Amino acid sequence: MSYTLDKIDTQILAILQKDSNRTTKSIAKELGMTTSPVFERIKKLEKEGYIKKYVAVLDNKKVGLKLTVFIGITLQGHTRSYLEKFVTEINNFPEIAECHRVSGNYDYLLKLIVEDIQAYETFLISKLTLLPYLGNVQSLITLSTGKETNEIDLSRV
Amino acid sequence: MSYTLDKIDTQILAILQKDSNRTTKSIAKELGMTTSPVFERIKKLEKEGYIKKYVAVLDNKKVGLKLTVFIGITLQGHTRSYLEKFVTEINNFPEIAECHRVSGNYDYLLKLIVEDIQAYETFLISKLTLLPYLGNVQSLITLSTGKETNEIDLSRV
DNA sequence: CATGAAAAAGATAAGCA
DNA sequence: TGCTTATCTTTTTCATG
Repeated sequence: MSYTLDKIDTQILAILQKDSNRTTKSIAKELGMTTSPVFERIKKLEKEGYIKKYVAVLDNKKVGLKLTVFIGITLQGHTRSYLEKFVTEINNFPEIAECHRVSGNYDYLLKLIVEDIQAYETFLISKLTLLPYLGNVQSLITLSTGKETNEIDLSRV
Repeated sequence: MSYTLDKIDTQILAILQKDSNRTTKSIAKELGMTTSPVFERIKKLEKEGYIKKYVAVLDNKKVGLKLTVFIGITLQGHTRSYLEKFVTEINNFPEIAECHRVSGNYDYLLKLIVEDIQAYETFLISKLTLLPYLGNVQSLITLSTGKETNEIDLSRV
């Protein structure tokens, strides 16, 4: 099913996850090849799903979204239908960037990005706390962020 | 200092954060304009820092990184030099995707992406727990992920 | 913001190791 | 099969009105 990545493939992925505007020519030069094989490998990586998409990374704060909050949630029931319904509702909120089911102190960990504390409170009151079967809710307000990347470590794959 | 985004700018940002391979031509068509104003706006958005970069989004699991863990950490001291040293060390670990200083139950919340539980344990033993002034460490192992995006909600900016 | 031309990049094809 | 070289097409980029 899944085609195996060689060294060159991972090098290409490492380059593109840092900067997808790099031309095939410049990548080829860096890897000591010509453009065609690089081009074909990239197409293959896209087709096989190793590359999911290409996106512009925006500056949250510049566009007015200055607050990141992580929210740890426990539910009052754990039946399958509860969980599915909860996830569906959560995913529909545009403020929610991530929703993970976790083991440990919480059932779910959410990452939310909003304008400010006011907007967060509005979200809590008018959206989150209206969900049924909601148990405990703990907020971790981000004070500052030292690192925040989508790049994944390809050095060992 | 900061130039104000109009409706068209935010539309362009919304399009590019979903798919940065869209041509200016196709964006122009969607917005009912010609290519040059769209082109100029994009350049401006890049120059002003609204667009930080363009990246390829990879499929973590396909490249062999199947486990995401959030780690809540408290430190044993809160002096400024402690915090700075801690953040510097953490940021150098390639397994760490995010490092946030938070208020609430923890001092720091980390997001880590690794191969599997073994790799996570190795990280804990050979890297994280070697840091001095480390207090309590709580792991939230991701069981499944309902939503995980970098797209931010531009509907209200 | 429109037009249009030059430069660059993307994409494809024929042939070689 | 995977690379090279060469060619063609599309997009980007920019000057001018």
